[in-house]
Amino acid sequence: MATLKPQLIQGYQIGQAALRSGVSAANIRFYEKEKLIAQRATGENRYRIYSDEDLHQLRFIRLLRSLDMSLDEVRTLLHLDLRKKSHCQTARDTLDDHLGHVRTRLAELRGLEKDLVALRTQCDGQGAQCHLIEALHARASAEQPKRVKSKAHSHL
Amino acid sequence: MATLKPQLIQGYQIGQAALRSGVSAANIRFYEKEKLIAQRATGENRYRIYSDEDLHQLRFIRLLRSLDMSLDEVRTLLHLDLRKKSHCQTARDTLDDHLGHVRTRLAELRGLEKDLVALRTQCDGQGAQCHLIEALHARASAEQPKRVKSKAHSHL
DNA sequence: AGAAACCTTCAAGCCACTTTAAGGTCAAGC
DNA sequence: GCTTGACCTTAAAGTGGCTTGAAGGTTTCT
Repeated sequence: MATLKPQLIQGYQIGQAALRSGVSAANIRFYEKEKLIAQRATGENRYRIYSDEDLHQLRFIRLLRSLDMSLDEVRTLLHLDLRKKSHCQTARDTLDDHLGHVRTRLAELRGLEKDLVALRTQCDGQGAQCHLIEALHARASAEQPKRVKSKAHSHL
Repeated sequence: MATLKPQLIQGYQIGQAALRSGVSAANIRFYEKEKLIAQRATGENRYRIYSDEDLHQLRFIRLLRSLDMSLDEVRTLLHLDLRKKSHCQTARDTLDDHLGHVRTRLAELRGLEKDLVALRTQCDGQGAQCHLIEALHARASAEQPKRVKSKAHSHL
């Protein structure tokens, strides 16, 4: 099973497309619904058929998603024409924006790690003193409200 | 407005509790529904009333959430009794698990940043050559499916 | 003919919330 | 007393990016 046998006629059904692109069948249908790929319900039975170009597009999307871009960012990059200079600018901006998101989140997580490590030292597991829980509660008391209202760090 | 005026009688209504704990009113109701805090609908009108202890608990939850713990992890830590040694063990385990999550995500994001920076150099904005989009497509072609089936990196 | 292995659509579930709609309560001012 | 406005209430739907499930149609093999 899962033998990647090629379709004889003209393309791949959704299962083969899934195997070959690394995007699950359900996810492919989802991308279709979200207009990230064209609608592909064709012919007699209503099975979708995908071409090699379609597979490329799916892999392209998967790559951008693996870079943690949002579907909106992906949509933007999908419709770019390589030849237009303005489009190149768009691509650059999208990438820069995204890099900004990633770096913001990185900074947050580095802060978190530091905090967690500090907390962890309150309790080194050698029996005796474990003031971890007290430490957490003490921190909670010390905390000011600060109203962190809008997080806005997208989806990372 | 937003003057933090103290309640005369015996506690805070949800709006004041929100201001003082840093957890929004809607979020407080949500935590109540999720049983992270006790139900507090009391008396004649159905307004909730919160004590200083309640505020502490809300801040405690907010602290744990700001450390990016899941509500399940929060639930676990909320019900711990400081005096029981086994509970201390639970706290330590929870913290260690969570630190693991954070570090995993950190590693992923560091990889991402590296990739994005590499891509970015394909197009340094000085007119001439911007092969960014081509580079992305080339990468997509090179990518193997790999079936990344279960992500399982929780919510970070 | 029946079973396995595909495919289809539509709906709901996940997480941690936020937002919206529609309405009840309360103190102050006219 | 009546309105205004600032609170509060519940229930439901929306967010993102999927996954999972139900209920059924199609194709292929035996």
